[in-house]
Amino acid sequence: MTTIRDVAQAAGVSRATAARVLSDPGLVAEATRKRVLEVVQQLGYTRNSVAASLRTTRTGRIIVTVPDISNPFFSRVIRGVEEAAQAAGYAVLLGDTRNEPAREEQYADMLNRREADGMIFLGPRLPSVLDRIRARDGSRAPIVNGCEFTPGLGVSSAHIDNAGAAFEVMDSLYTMGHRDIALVLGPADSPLTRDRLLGAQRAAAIRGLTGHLMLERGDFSIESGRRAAQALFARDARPSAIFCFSDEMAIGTLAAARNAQIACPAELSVVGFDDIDMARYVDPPLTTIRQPMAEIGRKAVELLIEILEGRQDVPLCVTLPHRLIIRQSVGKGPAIAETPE
Amino acid sequence: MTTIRDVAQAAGVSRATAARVLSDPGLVAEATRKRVLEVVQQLGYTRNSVAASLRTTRTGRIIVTVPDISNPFFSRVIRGVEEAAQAAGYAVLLGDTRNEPAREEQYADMLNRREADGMIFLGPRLPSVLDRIRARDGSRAPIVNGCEFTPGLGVSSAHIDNAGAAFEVMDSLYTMGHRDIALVLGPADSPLTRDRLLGAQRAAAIRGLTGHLMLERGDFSIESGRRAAQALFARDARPSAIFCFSDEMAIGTLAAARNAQIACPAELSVVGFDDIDMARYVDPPLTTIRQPMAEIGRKAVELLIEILEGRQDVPLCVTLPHRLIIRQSVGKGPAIAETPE
DNA sequence: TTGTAAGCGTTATCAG
DNA sequence: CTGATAACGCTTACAA
Repeated sequence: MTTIRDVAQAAGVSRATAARVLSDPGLVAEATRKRVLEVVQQLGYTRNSVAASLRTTRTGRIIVTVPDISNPFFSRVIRGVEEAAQAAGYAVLLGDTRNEPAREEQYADMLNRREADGMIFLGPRLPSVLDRIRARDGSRAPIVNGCEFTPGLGVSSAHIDNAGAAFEVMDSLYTMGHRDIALVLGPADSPLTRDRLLGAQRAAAIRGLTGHLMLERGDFSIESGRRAAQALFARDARPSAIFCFSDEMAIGTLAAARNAQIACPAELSVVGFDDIDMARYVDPPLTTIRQPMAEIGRKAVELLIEILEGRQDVPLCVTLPHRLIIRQSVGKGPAIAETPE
Repeated sequence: MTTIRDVAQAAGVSRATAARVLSDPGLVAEATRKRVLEVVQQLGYTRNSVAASLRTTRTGRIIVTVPDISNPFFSRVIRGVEEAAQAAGYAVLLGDTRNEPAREEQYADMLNRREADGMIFLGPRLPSVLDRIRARDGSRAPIVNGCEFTPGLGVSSAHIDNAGAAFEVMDSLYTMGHRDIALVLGPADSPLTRDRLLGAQRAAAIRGLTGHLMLERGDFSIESGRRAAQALFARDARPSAIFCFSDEMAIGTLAAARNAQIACPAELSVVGFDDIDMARYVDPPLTTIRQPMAEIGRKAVELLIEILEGRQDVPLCVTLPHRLIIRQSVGKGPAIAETPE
C-alpha cells in the first residue's frame, strides 16, 4: 500500500509536509500543496486511519447499540443519529444487541478497546463493562443513553416524557367512556416500561379505577402483542380498550381481535405507542403516541459530542415533545354507550 | 490509560511476555501467565485495538451497508450477518446508506482507510471508491454483495433466484385465473428488480399475456406501494391481481384497496415478496415469497471470510432456496369466475 | 514555510 | 520459555 512516505518521496518533500497538506493545508505553501495533492491523486493515496488514530487517540467513530434493529421505532432513531453524527464528522458503528446482555457487553467493550470515541446506548441496561470508563471519567464519560432514562446513573439521555404520554392516553380513553382498560407492557427491566406504567396508573388512580387495570407483558414485538391480546380475551371480564406500549404490539392486538371476531373500534379500542410508518396503514388506522424519533437520535448525538468536546455543562436529561395522534382504532367505551343522555 | 508496558512492569516481565499471555498463552509458563493475568485483572488492562491493528493490519471488523435500515427485510438479513460474523470473531459495523450514493461511497471509503477488513454490500450499486481495492485485489477483493447480484462484476454474492421466484408467483396467479396482472417494481437501477421483472415477463410470455401486464414503480416502502395501487385503480382496466416486489408495498396496496372499497381477495388479489414478520398479521394475511433472510446474511459473511482467509476457490454466486407462501390475499381471477364449468 | 525526530501501543522476529 | 528490539503509518513539537 502507498503510505505518506511514498507520497512525500514522490513529491520531493518531507513526510511532515505531505501529512500537513492533508490535515492542515493552510500551513503549506500553495505550490508545495499543489504538488503533493497531485501525487496523492496519482498514487491513489488514502490515509491509514488506524495509524492516525493511534497517534491522535481519536477514531472519529461512535458506537450506537439498539436492542433490536428490526424494530421500526429504532430504525428511525438511528436515522437521526446518523444524520447528526455525519454532520459532525463522525461515522456511526451500529450494533444490534438483540436484547442480549452478552452482546451489549461486547459492543460496550469496544469502547474500552478504543475502537470508538463514544457510545450511544439505545435500550434499558447500561453494560457493566462501561463501569471502568465511568469510574475514570465520571459524568464526562462519553456515553449517552437514548429513549430510556435511568436517573441517578449520571448518564445523559434524550427521551420523551413517557409517564406523561401514557397518562394522556389513559386520560383520553377514560374520557371516551372506557373503564376496564388493559395495558400491554414492555420488558420488565426497562425504565421506559416503568415510566409508562406509572403514568397510566396515575391516570387510573385519579379516576379511582386502579382496580380495573389489567396488565399483560410483551417484548414490543407483533407476536407478543397478539399473545397478550389473546390472553386478555380469555379473561372473564374482557377489557374495552387495550393500550400497548408499542405500535407493533398494537398491530398484533388488532390481528388477535380480528381472529376472535371482535370488532375494532366498535367492541374494542386499541392504542399503540411510537407512531411508526405502519401505524397509519393498518386496519383500522392506529391511535398512538408519536415520538420524535429522529430528533431523539439527533439529540443523543448532540449530547455525546458535547461530552467529547469536553464541555462542562452537558445536560443530564433532555425531554422532547410527544403527541397523541388520534386515528380510528379508538371508539367510545361501554360506559357511555350504555347510558345515553 | 494502562498499557501493556504497565502490565509488564507490574508483573516483572518484558512487554513481549505480557503480550504473549494475552495473544498466545500457550507459549508462556504457567506461573508467569498466572502472575500476568492477575496484574491484568488488577490494573483493568484492555488491549488497545488501534495499536494492535496497526501492527497486524487486521481490524477484526467488517462493514455492512444497507439501503434502508428500517426495511424489515434487511434487518433480518443483518441478523444473519451478525450471527455469522460474531461466530467467526468479527465485529459488524453497520451503515445505513439511505439509498444515497454519497453515503455508500462514504462507507465504502472506510475500507480504503483500513477501518475494516472487508465489506458486505446489501444493495444494488457497488460504490465506485471500491474500484481501487478491486483493481489491486481483483476477485480477491474483500467485498461481497448480498441480495442482489450483478454478473460480470466479479464480486461474490448471496441471493435467491429472483427471476424464478417471480415466475412462480405469476404462474400461480395465472393458474388461479388472473389475466390482467400489475407489477409494482422496485427502484429502476437494481438488478433485483430487473431479475424479477424478467421472470414475471417470461411467465406472461408463455401464456401470451405480455400485453396484459401493467407496470408501476415503487421504492419498496409502504407509501410507494399505496401510491402505485392508487395509480392502478385509476386506470381504465383495473388489474385483478397486483404483485408487489416487497411486502411493504403489498401492505400499502392493501391499504389503498381498503380505501377504494375494493375487497381483497374477492375483487383483488395481492402478492408480496420477502415474507417479513408483518406479512402474516395484516388483513388479509399476505401471500408472498419467503426469502431465507438470515441465511442470505450468514452466507454473505461466509463468502467474505473465505476471501479474507485467502481461499482461492470462493464461489462467485450462491443461490439460496425461496418458497411461495400461500395465505389469504390471493383469490380466483375473473377469467375462471366468469366461465364456470 | 519546511524538515527532523520522537513517539502512539502493540506484535513479530530473533536471540538467548 | 523469555527478553530486547524493530517496526506498523501517522502526527506534532520543535528547530531551522
